[in-house]
Amino acid sequence: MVRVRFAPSPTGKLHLGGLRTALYDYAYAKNQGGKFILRIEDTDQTRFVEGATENLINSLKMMGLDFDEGPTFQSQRLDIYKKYALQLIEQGDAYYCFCTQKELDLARQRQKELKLPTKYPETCRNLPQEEVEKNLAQGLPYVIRLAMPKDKDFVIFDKVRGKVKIDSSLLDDQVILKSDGFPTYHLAAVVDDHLMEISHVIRGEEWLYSTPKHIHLYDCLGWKPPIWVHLPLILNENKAKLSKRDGDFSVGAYLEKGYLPQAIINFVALLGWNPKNEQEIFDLQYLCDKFSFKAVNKAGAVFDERKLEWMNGQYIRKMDLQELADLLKKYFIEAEIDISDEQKYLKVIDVAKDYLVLLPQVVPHSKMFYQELEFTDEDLALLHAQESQAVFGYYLENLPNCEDYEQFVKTASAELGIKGKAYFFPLRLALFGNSSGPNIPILLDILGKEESKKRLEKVML
RNA sequence: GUCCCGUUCGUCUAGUGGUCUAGGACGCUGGCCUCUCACGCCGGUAACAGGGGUUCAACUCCCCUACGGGAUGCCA
Repeated sequence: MVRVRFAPSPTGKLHLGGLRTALYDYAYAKNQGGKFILRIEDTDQTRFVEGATENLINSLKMMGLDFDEGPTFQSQRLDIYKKYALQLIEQGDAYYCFCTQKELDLARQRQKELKLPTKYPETCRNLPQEEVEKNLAQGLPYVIRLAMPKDKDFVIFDKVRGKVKIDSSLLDDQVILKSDGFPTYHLAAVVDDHLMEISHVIRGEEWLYSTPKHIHLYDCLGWKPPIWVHLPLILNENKAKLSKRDGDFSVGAYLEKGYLPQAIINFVALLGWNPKNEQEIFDLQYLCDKFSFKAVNKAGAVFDERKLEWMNGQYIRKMDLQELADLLKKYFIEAEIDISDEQKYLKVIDVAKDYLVLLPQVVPHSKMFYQELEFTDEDLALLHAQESQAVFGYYLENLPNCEDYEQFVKTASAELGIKGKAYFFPLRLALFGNSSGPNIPILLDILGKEESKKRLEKVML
């Protein structure tokens, strides 16, 4: 049974990198008929951000990634981690460490100066039993460290990277239980992944190097390790790991900007994976059907928003008109534009949708259908030209009797003997406020005879 | 510094020893459609990091170098 978990820490909003991990988790689970589980790794009290958990869950929901189990909160399982930490001490696989922060900083600094690898000097690794008990009795603050084996080569079999060897002599005696009684990631993740029967640990590449510590923990506890899957990172334009300093890459921020969830999903899915064919536009279902780790890339992918923009436009144009119209309503309401004429509104959206990259752009692209137009001096010069006035005069006189806009526009041109730009530009300017834009018959159709007449009268001398 | 991972057009990528004069997409660009803009359609631009091997044959396998990234926390 495939069971995968998405395990974010509530230290901020769900960002694109996290979303991609969740997406692959989800896709793999669905592909294999397994379960997608949410676990909140809230073991760092100092970095906890109010509302982050809600944001995480909400963002997943917005993206359509429903989890089958969870959320499980690690902060509510402290006694479990402690139990295993103590068991490890009992077995001699972990030990109490009473080193102070200051001592550790100093040691690290010295190692740096000597250009040595920075790792814990193992001061407390072989503390006599009596001393440990004395310190404990005195109530000295302590952490519990994992005693890494010496001279052991760890081999990680990673689903996307293959075999990775890491020599244990380079590995640190990592803290597994902090002085505040909370576990660190290493202990909590291993314990939970085992207890929750996680079959595949799918996470960012930044974890690859600490995997031996996790493997060792599984060994010590006599558990079977899961299958490891380390995903490539999502990079900024400078090819560094996407971080908060580069801007707001949260899912919420992209939704706010006016990207469609489907477009975000599609785009993010393609950052590090592809269906091995030339199809680039696909939905979540297709991703689930096609997903496999074999098709996941090893190298990090630079996030290029221009392609996301293009994709968003594709989705906007593909969408059902009524659905799109409903979705866009809020932007008109925000702009205090009255769109109560449903029939007109639908026509407006049908025209505007070809111009959109981001949802909110609908307002600047269609407000001229609702608001009184304003003209510059240059506009007025064109509108007041003799030929323009002749066109407007003809329209004012004959439009009321017109039955077919398309035919009317052609006939008018022929009868007036005016064509091309000289004919269309002034008309479009008068009706739409811009010499470029939709076709005149469409404009007439959207505005209707009444409003068209009003607009033409306004520019008549 | 040390260790780990990576390296095909500017970007996302296809490619698993011969089918590669390296394919697709975004971007940029030329054209078509057209009164204009947008959409759409057709075309162009541009890449195997470098050097050694292995092989009849290397983008594909091996080694080295370079470059990039990650880790090196009582953060995840």
